[in-house]
Amino acid sequence: MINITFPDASVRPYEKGVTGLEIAQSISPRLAERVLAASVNGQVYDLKRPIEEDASVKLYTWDDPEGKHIFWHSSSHLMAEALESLYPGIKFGIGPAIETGFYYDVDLGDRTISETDLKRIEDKMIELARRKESFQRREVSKEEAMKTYTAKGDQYKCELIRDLQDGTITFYTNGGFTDLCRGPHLADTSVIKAVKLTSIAGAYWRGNEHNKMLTRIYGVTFPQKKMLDEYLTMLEEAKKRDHRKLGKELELFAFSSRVGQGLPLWLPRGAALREKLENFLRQVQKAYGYQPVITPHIGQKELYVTSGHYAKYGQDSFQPIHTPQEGEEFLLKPMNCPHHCEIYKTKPRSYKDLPLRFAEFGTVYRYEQSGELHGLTRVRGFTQDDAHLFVRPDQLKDEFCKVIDIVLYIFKTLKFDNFTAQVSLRDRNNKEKYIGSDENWEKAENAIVEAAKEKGLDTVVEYGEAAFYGPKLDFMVKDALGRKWQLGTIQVDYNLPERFDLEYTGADDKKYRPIMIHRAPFGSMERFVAVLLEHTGGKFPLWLAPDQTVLLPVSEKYNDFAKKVCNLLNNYDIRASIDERSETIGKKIRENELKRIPFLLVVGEKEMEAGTVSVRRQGGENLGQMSVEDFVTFIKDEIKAQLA
RNA sequence: GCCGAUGUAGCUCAGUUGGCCAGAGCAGCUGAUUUGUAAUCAGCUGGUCGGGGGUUCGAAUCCCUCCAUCGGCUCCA
Repeated sequence: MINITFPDASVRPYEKGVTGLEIAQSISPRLAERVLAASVNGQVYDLKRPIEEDASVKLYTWDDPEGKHIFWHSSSHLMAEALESLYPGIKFGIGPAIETGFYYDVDLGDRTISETDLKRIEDKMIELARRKESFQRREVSKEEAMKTYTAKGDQYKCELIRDLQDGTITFYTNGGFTDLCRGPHLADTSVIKAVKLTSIAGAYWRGNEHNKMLTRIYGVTFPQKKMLDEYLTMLEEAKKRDHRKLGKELELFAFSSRVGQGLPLWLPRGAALREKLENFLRQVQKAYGYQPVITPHIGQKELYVTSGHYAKYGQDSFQPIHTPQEGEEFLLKPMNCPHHCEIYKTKPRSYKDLPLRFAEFGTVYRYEQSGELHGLTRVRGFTQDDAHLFVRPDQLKDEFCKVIDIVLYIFKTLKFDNFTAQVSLRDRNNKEKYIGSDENWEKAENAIVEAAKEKGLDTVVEYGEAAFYGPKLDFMVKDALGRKWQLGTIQVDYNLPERFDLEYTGADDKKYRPIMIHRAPFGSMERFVAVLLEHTGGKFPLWLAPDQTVLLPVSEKYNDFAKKVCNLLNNYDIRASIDERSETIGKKIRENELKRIPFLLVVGEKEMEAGTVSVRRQGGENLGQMSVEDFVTFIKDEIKAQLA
């Protein structure tokens, strides 16, 4: 007998070799139907894998992330089985579960597969799932594994096996399909009730662009048909919040192929929104002792050779601009830091001057490969809410913490409560991608980790995500479809001060090197507005809305009264306009609702006589009649509350 | 840049065995209506069917190429 400990700390005895499924059955038949896998001493086990010793056990169902993960991982094997039966001779790369669903990378040889074929594969998957094929685990030797896949002619699996250790290799078989896999898997395929293959894409083998491109098929599966329908509805809803769609509908920004791809045009409403955001940050920065600076959009190539950016990006980026006579070379500014370093150098600095904080809404241009462009989130010309802080070593942590405060304040004000704080460190196996000494990197990385800890931030660490000159603390926020985007970023840099030979004089009259903090709480105005649009669905907070109110005269007879009220509101600094068209009030309401205007003010006979407006909040709530002055107070209070 | 898909009026979309002058709704313009909380009515305007080339008696429709966009990959100072 062995003792099994459950999450509630209760202990029950079972026969040696009992399986997760048997344990579930002993608890309740209903649980046995729902259980997908078991955690045994922290390791996830197949339901039919025997447990040989005392263990603490947790049973996973669809409601656990681990349960979904196994469900989708098994689904990728089911898809592989379907693919192999439909396309004999197909070769397989890897097929993992992802955050939502799974994919499999396959080499179809000379054949191609397109979206019209997906239905056929889905049908095959359902057919195979219904056969209740069990997933059978088998430990194999490295030699046998290699032999199997050499015989099959699958070079991708052979490559994977080469990197594995003998004695740790397992095969899983479902129906006629056997795969090299660590597992774990579902007991059998019958729980997979609904299948949707979502897209086909190319993906380089092992993520390396010099390797062959395989065909990646994405899919998602569910234990109930209803869940798939809900998922598809959710996707439809998310599409409605796509910032590219809303940006067009709300007339915020546009693109023109004549101007060039990835070069956004800000329309009047978008520009108004952006200006509000910029002023908001300017105010915050003023309180934190930042000094605005302005620098040009181009700089001599030498500037970027000094900074190291030219060596890193020069060849694969926009090429230098040449002067016609002298042959001088200038680069479009791809970042503001070198310019700000030169501002630092305009005069000798004392230890008493530090910290210095230079801020600029700096527009930069970067060559992004055409396939990487994406609405406003990935563009070729954009404006960073940039600043560079030049600090003494004893000021570093405190200054870094204050920057975190700014980022958190902004996120809180705009209700971005679902962010991830990511510590982005360098790839320790590829140090040649970065500049500077190990010693400086260590110092910079420690500074970030310590500051994040001091602020009580819940962080995840990612290696290989650092900038080439230093590590970063990045604030990641998801878009409507769950894709992660980096917004705020804070970076500690010991390298540029060295390259630009920045100095200050200490109390002992000796020369010292300042440390630089690069930071951008929004990241870029473009990306921030994009993510804000997707989060709000275009319903911006009152203080940000390009139009805060619109007056809706019941008929043209009241246009003059509306004009008077509108002027009054504008004098109170409230952004108001009038819908003067000869349309029904119903139509005016509908159209201004669609424009996401926070307050609609209906004026007609009653209002004109009483000198009031009838206030309707965006969404339909009727706030009744108010005097114009009362409405002004009301709206100002609401703005104050939003910015508190 | 790579793999796959898409491109018809300002917007959303019809239009394939290749065949009269390419259609609808919304928007816009003109007129009527003077409206009380999510679409008033009528008329009119608007398109080199993404650009270019080819096949054909004939191309929105078939082929080639370029451009842009979408989903991924790679990349992201």
